[in-house]
Formats: sequence, structure tokens, C-alpha cells
Amino acid sequence: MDTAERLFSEKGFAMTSTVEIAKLAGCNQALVHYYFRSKENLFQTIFAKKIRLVISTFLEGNEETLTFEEKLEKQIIAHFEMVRSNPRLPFLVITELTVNPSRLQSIKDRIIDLPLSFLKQLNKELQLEIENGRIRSMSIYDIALTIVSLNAMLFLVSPILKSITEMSDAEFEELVEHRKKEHVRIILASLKP
Amino acid sequence: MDTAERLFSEKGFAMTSTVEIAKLAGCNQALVHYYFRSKENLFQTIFAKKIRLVISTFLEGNEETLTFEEKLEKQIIAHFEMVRSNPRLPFLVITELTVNPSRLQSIKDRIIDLPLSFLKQLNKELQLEIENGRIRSMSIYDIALTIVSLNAMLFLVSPILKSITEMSDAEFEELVEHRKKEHVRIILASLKP
DNA sequence: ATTATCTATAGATCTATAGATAATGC
DNA sequence: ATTATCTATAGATCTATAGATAATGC
Repeated sequence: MDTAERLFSEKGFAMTSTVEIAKLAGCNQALVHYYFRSKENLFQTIFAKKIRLVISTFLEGNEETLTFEEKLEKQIIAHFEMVRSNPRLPFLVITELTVNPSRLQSIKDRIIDLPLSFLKQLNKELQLEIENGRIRSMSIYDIALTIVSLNAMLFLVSPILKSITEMSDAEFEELVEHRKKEHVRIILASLKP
Repeated sequence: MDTAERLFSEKGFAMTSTVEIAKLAGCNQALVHYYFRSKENLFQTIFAKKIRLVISTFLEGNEETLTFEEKLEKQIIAHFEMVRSNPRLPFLVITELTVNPSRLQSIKDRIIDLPLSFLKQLNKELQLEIENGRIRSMSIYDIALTIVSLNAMLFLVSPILKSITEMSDAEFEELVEHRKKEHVRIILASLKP
């Protein structure tokens, strides 16, 4: 499963063969089918696990004593760190859900409710801030889209970025740290009325 | 070529077969190879054309009478509209350059100089603004990454977004218009010292 | 005469399964 | 007795090419 996850994430579903998975996992190609019945089933298993991981990191850490902006900053950083420790995840999600939208259906039905009600709750708090004139008029969905865009895209383009700039791993880590602060800054600044 | 471009953009290189391209283009599969020698060559031809398009839109429109912020706003909108009229382009670029980094090499050698020197020129203007205290300390590469992240990601997630929210095309167009203004707002707000 | 299009097919995958053999657990 | 692993292979692609035939341009 680890090997499959890596290969699917690196090269996508279609470009990865069960032959290759088996070879890198150090076993026979038939074994992959013995445990997972089909390549599609193996993929779905890995994918569902990953999606659950994404959702869970999004939901934790709701100390009530924090202001809206403090909460938001925590969420931005939590999401950033989640993507950082799963840097191939955005690629996997985007490519496979775009190419095969039917995969979305099974996820949608079961998993989407939780984060959606969480966003609704956050949106209530946001609208209160707006009424009190502390934040300009906007929706929590705008903020969520901005967070995901900035965080996910950094790791989506990172292979290309590394290749173009020929930066070292240390330099890339520095960039990542810098962008983390930058993303928080950008989003918090965008709230001002 | 139009058919191939559409299929490659929708399903990626690996998931698209020359059989399918031929069928949808209304010709024989052998013809695809008669004109393009190989599937890889067909892909590269399409890809190079697309990359040239991206670069060209980025470079035009440099009226000297504008302030830095006005120029920036123009660039954000120009990039946004380019992606909007090529909504599958981010997907194509990300997937194919990530999966097959060797493709990047040929582009890198020839095409990257132009936009890079353009960014350097813009960066000079930016540093002047920073020295005068009108903008907080930052690099043009930060701004460029933010612009590309916001604009490209909107269209990268749009198939998923449409499917989850079940919004109509008209509603999606409304969202796109809204986000365009939002992206300009977010980036300009992030400049403030 | 050259260019475009077709049919047919070689050769290389790739997924999935059948069936034999080895390893493990009770 | 059950579970894990292997070899071998069927059947379905898919890319690329060879070679025949049709269409076009001079």
C-alpha cells in the first residue's frame, strides 16, 4: 500500500502499473490482486484513507477562547502543515477527481457533511465579525478557497519550481517556511474592512 | 490537434489513447501517427503551443504611465482571463510536468528567459516602492506565486467544486467573476506595509 | 507525383485469474 | 486448514508501422 500510494501520487493512476507496484514492493504482481482484487480497488482504498486524513486535520483544534482571527490563523497553519507532510496529496486529489469524477460521488455522499457543517459554524462567527465592522463583507467559502489555493498550490508546483530554480532541499524548506508566514499574512490582511 | 488537446487536458496523457483521439477526430488511428510520428510528439507539439500562449499573455500591456499597483492589477486580470479562456491549461501543465519532468527541460532551456527577465524588471519597480515605504518588504516572486496560485487553482478545482455544489454554469460564471475581483483585492491588500 | 487515408498486424504492455506450491496458525 | 506467495497465461488494450488504395496538385 505504501508503494502504491507513492507511485499513484508521483505518476497518477494511469501511469502506474500493478507490475511496477509489485516490483518496488518486492513481491509478485499477482499478490497485488490477491489482496486488493483490482487496481481500481487498491486506488480507492488508498484514496479514501487520504481523504479521511484531510478532513480530520481540518476539524481539530477549536478552542473557544480564541478570537475569530486567531482561530483562522490556527486553521491556516494546520492545513498548511497537513499538506506539507503529505506534499503529493493535492496532486493525487486534483488529478484523480478531475479525470474520474465518478470517484467523487462515493466520497461526496458520505464524507462531505462533516466539513460542510463545520464551515457553516465558522461562517456564523464570521458574519458576526462583519456586522461589528471588524471584517469586510465576505463569505467563509471565499476564505476557505483562498487557504486551499495558496497552501495546495505551493506543493503542486514545487516539483516544477525546484526544477526551474534548481534550488537545494534546504533552500526549498526555507521557501516553505517563508510561504507559510506569507499565507497567514495575506489572508489576515484580506479581512480588513 | 484540437481533439487531442481536449482529451489530453481532460484526462491526461496516459489516459488518452491515439485510438480515442482518432475516433473523436473522425479519422483512422494510423493517421494520428502519419502526421505526428508518435503520441509523445503530438503531446509536445500541443504543449509547446500552450506554453507560448501563457508566456505571451504575461508579457503584454506595459504602459509606462501606470503606478506599480495599477500595473499589478492589470497583470492579475490578464493572467486570470488567460486561464479563464484556457481553463484546462493549469491541469495540463501541472500533471504533465510533474509526471514527466524531462518535458520541463526542453521548455526551460528556451522559453524561461523571457518571463524571468520581465519579473526582474518588475521587481526593480517593486523594490523602489518598498524603499519609499508604500509597500511592505517582499519579493516579486512572492507576488507572482500568489497570483498563479489563486488564479490557476480556481480552475483546477472547478470540476470538483461544480460536482460538490451542483451549481449551474451561470452560477459558476458568477463565482468566477466574484473571485476575479477577490483575487485583485487579496493581492493588493497584501502589499500594505 | 505527392499527399492523405485506410486496413491489417506486429510487438509490447497491462490487468486479472487459474492453479500449483510454500508458509503459518491452530 | 488457512493464508500467502509464485508461475503461467488469457484476453484486452495500445502504439507504431507496413503496405495498399484513394484523393489532390501540378
